[in-house]
Amino acid sequence: MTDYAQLLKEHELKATFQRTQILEVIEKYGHIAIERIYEEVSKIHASLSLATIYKNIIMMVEKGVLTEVPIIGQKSKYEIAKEEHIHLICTSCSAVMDKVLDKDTSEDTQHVAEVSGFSLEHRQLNLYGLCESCK
Amino acid sequence: MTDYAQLLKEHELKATFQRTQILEVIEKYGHIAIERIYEEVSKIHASLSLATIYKNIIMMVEKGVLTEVPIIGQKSKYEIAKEEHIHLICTSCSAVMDKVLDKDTSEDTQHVAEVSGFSLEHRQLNLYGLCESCK
DNA sequence: ATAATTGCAAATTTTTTGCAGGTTC
DNA sequence: GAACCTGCAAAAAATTTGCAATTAT
Repeated sequence: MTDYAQLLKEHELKATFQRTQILEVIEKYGHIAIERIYEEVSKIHASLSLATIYKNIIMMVEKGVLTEVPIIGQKSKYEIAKEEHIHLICTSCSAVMDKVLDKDTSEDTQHVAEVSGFSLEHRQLNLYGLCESCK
Repeated sequence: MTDYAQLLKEHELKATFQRTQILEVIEKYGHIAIERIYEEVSKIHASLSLATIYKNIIMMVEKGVLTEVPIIGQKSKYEIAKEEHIHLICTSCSAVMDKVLDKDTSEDTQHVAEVSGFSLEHRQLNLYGLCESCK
């Protein structure tokens, strides 16, 4: 159980109840879309405004607390920012799973970028298919 | 210059003027967002409706003529469906460049998916950074 | 001739904004 | 107490829908 108040302060954000609850919900589900965060946090804090969710997601992405995960055919999901990893996305049940990116692949992509005269900042690898339980 | 009327028919879609123009514009720009397609095609066909763009993009993605390219912090762009490749995305000027995915990386990702009991359908690798002219 | 497609207008859905009151540090 | 954050209501932006007229095969 991470100390989200602490995490927020480290990123120059005030630790409000809404923010810590948003983070708890994102951690609980791993990857989650805006509307769904709203539904979940509302269960705990009924007067929550959707505008607050939007403002906070934008702010927390800017400050590096969250990462956006854009997905083909869906609205973006958000996750707590963490070490580099890839996503396995089930095209049937929409589940998103994290996997570590192996060193070779990582070096390969770095190489591709360099050869193209590109200074690499961030990698995003999504693998789409059927998860174990859906196939 | 591809024969888009032909391409559409091969995918069970009628070859309307609007559709072929949308495809020409997408090919011209490589990767382009909905609003921008609308602006560009409108120059040629002023009575074009934005609803027509939406309906057609959805239909052409479903039929496999187009591919959606979801991007962090932007609206999705669309490209003509083609052999597998990756995207180099400039975080400064938003340019998107295609690169072939090398065989090793491709095998690596296949392996990661298998190990996780995942049956892989589609890969999507985006590399974000500064392009040659922006850095 | 038939079935599909277009453009329009209206409806929905999603996201952003401004501001008064409340909260955090 | 100063700066920041929230919730609300309204505005703006993005996407979808229904339908009559038109077009492709």
